[in-house]
Amino acid sequence: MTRQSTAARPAQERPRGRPRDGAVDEAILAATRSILEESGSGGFSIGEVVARTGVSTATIYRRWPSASDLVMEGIRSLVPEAVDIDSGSLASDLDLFLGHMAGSLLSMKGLYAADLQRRDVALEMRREIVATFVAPRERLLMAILERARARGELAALPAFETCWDYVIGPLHHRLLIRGAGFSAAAREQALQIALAALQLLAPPQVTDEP
Amino acid sequence: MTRQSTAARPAQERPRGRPRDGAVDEAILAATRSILEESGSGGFSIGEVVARTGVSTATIYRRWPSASDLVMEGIRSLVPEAVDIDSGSLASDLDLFLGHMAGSLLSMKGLYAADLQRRDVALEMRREIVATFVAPRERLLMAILERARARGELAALPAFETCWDYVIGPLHHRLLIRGAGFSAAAREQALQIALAALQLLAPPQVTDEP
DNA sequence: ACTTTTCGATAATATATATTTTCGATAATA
DNA sequence: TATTATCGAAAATATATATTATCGAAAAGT
Repeated sequence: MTRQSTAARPAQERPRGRPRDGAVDEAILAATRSILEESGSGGFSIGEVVARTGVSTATIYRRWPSASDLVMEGIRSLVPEAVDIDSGSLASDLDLFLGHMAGSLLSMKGLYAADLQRRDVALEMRREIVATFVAPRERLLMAILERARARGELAALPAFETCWDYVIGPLHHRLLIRGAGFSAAAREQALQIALAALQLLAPPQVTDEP
Repeated sequence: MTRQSTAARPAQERPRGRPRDGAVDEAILAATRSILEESGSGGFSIGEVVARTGVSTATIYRRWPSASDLVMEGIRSLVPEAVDIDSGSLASDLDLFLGHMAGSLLSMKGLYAADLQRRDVALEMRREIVATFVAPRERLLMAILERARARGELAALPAFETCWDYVIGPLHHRLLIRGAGFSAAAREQALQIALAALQLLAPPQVTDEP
């Protein structure tokens, strides 16, 4: 169970006692989100949520069975929705993709940078990030590349993982490791280089042997 | 103080009692290194060192004043020596640089991937990694680029931070985030793309505004 | 009014870890 | 042999955190 519910009965029947304050749920979740955004799950603790909200520990445990359940729901509510990109050309698709990824990475900075690669972070947590963030965006980029291939903008469909390295790698490094912003000029530069890399990657010369 | 020494007197004068077993120092440091390589400082604990070496906590604290001092020395002894690269052409310099960086990143996997970007990791620790690993290699790449510029292989000297994003970003992503290896084919591909990126980056169109 | 459930405050319990200390055994010197 | 410093084992202490439980006040329904 991830979230504790007051009532399993129909919504119209109001439960007996004092009703829960919905604002409290939101405050707890908002604090969780901002902690995760800033420092990832390493910065999270129930005490930190208490300090940021003024809520008591009992109030938190009445709603979530454990700290990690709260973190998990925080991740789900922090990860931005995936978008659908199909603008007609590889260059503009890729530009939109870079813009979307930059915004997403920045909005979940601590989470992505700190948690995704650590063994000591609960496997379940990394799975959640991969399932809700990474995987959908991989599918998005793959679809963009396939359409470009169909249009003849790419000679062949390059090995996907490698594309991801060259499209997301520099962005990840710029935004999350160096902590630089993503100006219009930087975005244009990233686009040109990504396009050049994709041309060099098609047809695929390399298959992965890890 | 980072390391506790038995004697401040000349080496020929042997101290009174039972001498320290040098192998014990090495075993502690080796365990520390392998923990840092695997999981970064997040995976480190005195208890883990005890478990891996059979040494007692007292023995560790007799040599290092605190756990973090031991970690710090572990970092210093884990980071590989910087090399000097000057082979006469941008392409072969860059190829050697990529090879060197790939080896270095892999040999300090957990450390670089997990620790460098986390706020909750002691600032001192990140400073140590930057000072001993990142900064010397940045200087190395900058020197390579300057010589290429002097030879006329680059039209201008591009903004350095941006070069670093496009040269190291994909490598970092491939090796540390995806966990893939660095085959000869992947290295050749990385070289071609890095060269293309550098040409697109010169002259610098973008200055950094973080 | 009476009951039920939430609320914040606070204490109690448990676990993980760092750090310190004590102990008896060991390996050196004097 | 007497002294000194090291060794591993183990216990003691301290801190941070998660989790549970208790309390009285508050907000609903009956």
